Amino acid sequence: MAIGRRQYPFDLIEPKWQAVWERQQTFRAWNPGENIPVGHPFAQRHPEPGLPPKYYVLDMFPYPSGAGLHVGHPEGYTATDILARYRRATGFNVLHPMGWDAFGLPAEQYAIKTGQHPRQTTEANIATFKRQIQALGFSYDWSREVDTTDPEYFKWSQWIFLRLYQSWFNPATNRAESIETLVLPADCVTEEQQRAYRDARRLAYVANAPVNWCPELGTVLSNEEVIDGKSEVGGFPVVRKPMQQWMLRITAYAERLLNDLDGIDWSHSLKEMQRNWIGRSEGAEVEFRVAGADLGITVFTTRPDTLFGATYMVLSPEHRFVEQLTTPAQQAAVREYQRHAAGKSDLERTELAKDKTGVFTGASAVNPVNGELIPIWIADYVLATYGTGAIMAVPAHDERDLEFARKFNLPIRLVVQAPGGGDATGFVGDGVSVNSGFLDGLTTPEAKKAITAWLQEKGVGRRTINYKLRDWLFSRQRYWGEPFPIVWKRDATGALYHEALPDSALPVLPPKLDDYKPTPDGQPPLARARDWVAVSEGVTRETNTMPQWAGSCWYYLRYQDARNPAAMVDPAAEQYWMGTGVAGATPGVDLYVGGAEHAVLHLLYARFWHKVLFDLGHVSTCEPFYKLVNQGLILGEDGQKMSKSRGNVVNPDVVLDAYGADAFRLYEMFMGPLEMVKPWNTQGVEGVYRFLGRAWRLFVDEDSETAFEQGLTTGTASGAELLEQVRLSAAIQDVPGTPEQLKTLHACIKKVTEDLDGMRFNTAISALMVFVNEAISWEVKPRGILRDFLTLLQPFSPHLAEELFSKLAAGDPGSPATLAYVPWPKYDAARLVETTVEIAVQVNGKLRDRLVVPVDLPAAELEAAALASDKVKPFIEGKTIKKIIVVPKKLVNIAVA
RNA sequence: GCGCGAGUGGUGAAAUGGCAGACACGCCAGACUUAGGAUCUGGUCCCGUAAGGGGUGGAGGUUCAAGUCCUCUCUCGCGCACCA
Repeated sequence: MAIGRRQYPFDLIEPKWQAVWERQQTFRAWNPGENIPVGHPFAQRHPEPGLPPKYYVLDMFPYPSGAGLHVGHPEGYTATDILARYRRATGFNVLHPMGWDAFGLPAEQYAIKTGQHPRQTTEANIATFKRQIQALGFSYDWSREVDTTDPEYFKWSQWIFLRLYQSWFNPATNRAESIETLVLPADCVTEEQQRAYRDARRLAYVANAPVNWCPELGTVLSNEEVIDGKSEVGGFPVVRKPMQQWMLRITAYAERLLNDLDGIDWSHSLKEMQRNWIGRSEGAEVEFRVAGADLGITVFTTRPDTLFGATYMVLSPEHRFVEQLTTPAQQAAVREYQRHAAGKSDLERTELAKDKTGVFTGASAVNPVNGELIPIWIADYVLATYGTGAIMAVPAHDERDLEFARKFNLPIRLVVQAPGGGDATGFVGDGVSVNSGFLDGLTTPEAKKAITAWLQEKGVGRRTINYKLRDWLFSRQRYWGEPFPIVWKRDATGALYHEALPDSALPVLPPKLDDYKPTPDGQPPLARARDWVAVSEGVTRETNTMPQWAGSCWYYLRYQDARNPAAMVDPAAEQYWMGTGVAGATPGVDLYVGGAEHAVLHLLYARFWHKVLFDLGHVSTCEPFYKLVNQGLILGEDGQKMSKSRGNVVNPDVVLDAYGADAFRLYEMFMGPLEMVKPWNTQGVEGVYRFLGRAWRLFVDEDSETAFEQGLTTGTASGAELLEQVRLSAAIQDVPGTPEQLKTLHACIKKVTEDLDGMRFNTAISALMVFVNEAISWEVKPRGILRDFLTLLQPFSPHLAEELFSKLAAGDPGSPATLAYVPWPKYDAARLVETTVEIAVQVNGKLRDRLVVPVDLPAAELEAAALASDKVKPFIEGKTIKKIIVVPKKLVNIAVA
């Protein structure tokens, strides 16, 4: 070891207590109706019938990668573990689980390379992760461990998919309902028509739409998984390609996903990210007739008040009417432009964003408000996937339109006057309408209302709300994911249609394969398993699999009843842990901690599934995660993001070897506020490690420790045996604390308690340090005070706290076998009262003296004492005193002229 | 470009509008020691021998009093990004 003498024998203490906790099942969480063994420390703490209030504290479960744990993982885990332990001590029934988000690309890519089944890779990686996580002494209830790749788990992922498939969103009730409640229109008579009508409305549906195809990964990706035109995983190019895919109708929930943010305790920035992603915008749809054709083009605009300023119209190159309305003379140019736009990846489109391109179609549209003919163009600055894929261009009051109009010499007509006057070209704010007929003189909000009413009356437009949020592309061309519980059949006309498998067919297991690559003709790997695909004559299985998000969308529900073979979660367990029907209980998960990288993807998807399950009566709250906190990234020692290529990755195993789990946990929390980005510093670990050493020395007898050290080197007895022989310091005595000692203790209790409630772990730890710094110099150390200190230390550094607690309790048969359920001490305000207090004396806000006075000194006397101070006098002599401010117990400020 | 955060010692950071820098790291000095990269004691924002002065990215403002509140501005980080 390169760090000199060990501060205390953490290498013996930590495995010892981890073994005790495992043997004792110390951290089992209990469900309603469960039998709690009388000997269990929970039963001893809570002898009364019924369960105490719940506290559900959740970590974002990890993807068990081959690289093992990273120091970033335990940051959030330590924070939640501290709170879990704190809540147990304050009397809650704590649910604190862990599991594995184990489907995913790396195991599959490894399988493609080596032929090793992803199951094997996954199991090995889980074993590594579990070993590393357990070495940190987290108080997880491992009996509830989940693994998304376990058939007993993904059975229920598939089951939830079937609920989505069997439901539609009823706009009248604003919620999901069984597809059976969907009223078929009278003209839907044949079986095929009825099926088509239903299939077009299910929450899980098949669409033939342009998707993000990643040739390198051999799969499609959701919009969320594409960053700057490249795959989020691997950074490979992504192109748009029309394909038949499963979609989930998350857009139906846009409004609720947005509104329900108001009722949950998430950070402002996180809510903003979700709001931006949902992207609600209010505006109007306006229909423009195409001149000389029986065709209407609907545009979406947030500025209907500028309709008089529309001087041309733009369709996205993919718009379905482009073909029909293009004049023969323009056909070649339009086709060429479409071909060019289609060949561009999203990346190229954004890269070329600076320079607008487009082509005239030759056709014109009629502006409904004034009958004016305006040219119709196509341009790729208009997105096919947003709004209606078509816009009315108002170059005078839209930057993009202005740029385009200037490039192609299109007219610019001012219709809004800027409040400050001057040239309003390019002015996009609110002003007053001009050159706009009946809108003239109206302010922008008034004009919007007036024109919308006019459009509605004429039947050529209406008020609408548009969302950026797209439906969720839910299928992947992968092996290592949940197969869909769906088969394909042919109807009387020979057309393919899909059908759900019954719940009894679940789980649908993936087939065995020798080769995990997609088929040569581009089919998903599952298509290689011919026997698996062919269910019976004319019935074939769906060969896509679900995305990795599926398993993580609901795992927090499974933890509540992880081994239930008959249901996703038992309703009584679900209601208990989600706090339903209990006054004062938090609705949903009490605290969810994880990285900000999941701010939109996972959290939006999980909220969506939860709402569907809520509508269908399977869960009892409308939101899953009541309070959510993002832990900040831990950077390398060089202040850069940790990465293999930079060589600045800190391996937790190495830190644990050198300093132990308690020091590691403590350091991760001592670095700074949880949410903040902060660099790792190994010397900082030594600081907290030394603190733990001081805490150890506060308790143990020096001579017996020296004997222990010598025993270890001679090696005649085992380390565990020798550890038992370390005695408590003789200074620890059964005496009441002095007022001074009690003040030190109660100040520490107060600070640690308040800081834990506010999740200020770093300052809580500093309070513990202050206590030890004080107590180490006490000649007599009252046992009761040290015992209370250990209950405060326990959440942070549980192994050392348990070891010292067991020594403190040795010979006391009534003492609990673990600190985990020992009640959290309450501070006594009476112990904190001071008899004297130091008062700052300021002159004009500048500190001139400090006076020690009795706390209850009346303000007038305090004022007199301040004025009498020798240090103050020179600053007030010969000056007029304007005012004297006296803040009791704090300061006196003398304002002089 | 838009949205959201954050700027405090050599470093990580503390501070209900009330004594800026708690608690640590590092550094300096000392004690103990065969030894110290262990431990203990003291010191450590800057200028100044001191008295004193200056100081929380910058400029204003409110206040008896501002790191904290308000206005403008700069820098960095994160997110979104032709979203009509």
